[in-house]
Amino acid sequence: MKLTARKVEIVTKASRLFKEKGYSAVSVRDIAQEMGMKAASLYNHIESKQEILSILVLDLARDFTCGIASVRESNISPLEKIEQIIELHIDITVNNSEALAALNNDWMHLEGEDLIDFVKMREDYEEDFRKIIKEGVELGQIQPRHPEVILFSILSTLRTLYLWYQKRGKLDVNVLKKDMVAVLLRGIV
Amino acid sequence: MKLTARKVEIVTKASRLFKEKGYSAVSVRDIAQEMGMKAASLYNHIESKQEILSILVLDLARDFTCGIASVRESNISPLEKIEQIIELHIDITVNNSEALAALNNDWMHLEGEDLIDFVKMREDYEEDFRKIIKEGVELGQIQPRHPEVILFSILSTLRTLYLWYQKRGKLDVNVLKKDMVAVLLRGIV
DNA sequence: GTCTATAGTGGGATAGAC
DNA sequence: GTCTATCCCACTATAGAC
Repeated sequence: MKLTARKVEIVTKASRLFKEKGYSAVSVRDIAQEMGMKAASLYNHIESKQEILSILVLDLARDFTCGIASVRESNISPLEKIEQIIELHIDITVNNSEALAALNNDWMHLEGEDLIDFVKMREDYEEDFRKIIKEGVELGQIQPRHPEVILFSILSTLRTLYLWYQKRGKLDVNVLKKDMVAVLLRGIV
Repeated sequence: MKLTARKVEIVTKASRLFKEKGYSAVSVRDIAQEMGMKAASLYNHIESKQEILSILVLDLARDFTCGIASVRESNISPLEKIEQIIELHIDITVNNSEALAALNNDWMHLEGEDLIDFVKMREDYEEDFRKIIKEGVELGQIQPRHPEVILFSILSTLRTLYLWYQKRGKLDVNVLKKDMVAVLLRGIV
């Protein structure tokens, strides 16, 4: 499971291609070309095309899992926890904007244990977030609306951040955090 | 360009498969099997696999284009326009939840004129929305935050609605509209 | 309109020389 | 570690019988 520098480079290059065309439409030959080598040579570094996807998706999923665990266990109010989750997503997006496309759109092409692990991590993540929202509602910090609507309106925005973060001329991360927290928590009116 | 009933059925069945695996990972054989026929027989009804995607994506894109045109030209306040856009997305999502996956994730596999047309429709749509937001800010109806952050936080949520609308046990459409408008406009605090 | 058969292409992956 | 050559398979699409 240890990653050589070369393997990291392959995964990075591949993630850019996956973002553009999706996992299924990218061939091993495409990835090899991006690395400046032939497809056969790639197999000295990786076991299969799927392995690239697994590393990409599961590593990133673990980042989110660790991030929310740290938020969950910290001794702050539900509302502050949600702020930290927003910042967590922004930080991960800024550092992994290519890989997030695969996480969002190509995870279903994982197989076996990897697929099971990923789905479990994603469900656990949503469940942690859901609990924080419900706690906030009970404490009167959050409006008593359908928790599922709150959960997914925030999460949808955070999960697709990668799509426009690059495009829109390098917003300063701290400005972005401030505005996102404001819009997502206090609305626009 | 006229659609036979059979062609509509093919597009509908295909969109369910595209939602599950993505356009590239769905074969013409898969679509044929779903129709209860062999792949070769499909070609009596369609010109190519791409044609299915084009019909799917462009028809739906036109629905959004028509919808926002009607909102744009109606004689109501910017805030009311945004409410109507939210309702437009919910209505389209409820009636086309399968096809929306292809619209969001597979449009890049369009080619030629179809790709150009789609990208233009999407940009025009965003520009219409952006103008409404800016107008709202100028009139003091909307908080003076980065319009791009507002645009994409709302649009991200609306565009990925299809992912969880089905899953979450058939929320009543009117309740959904009410809660979505509340959360997206007035936040959760 | 549906089928079988098949053309033609490109996919993932391996063998073995260098 | 990289290459050429190749295997085998799945893909889109077509031809032609029924």
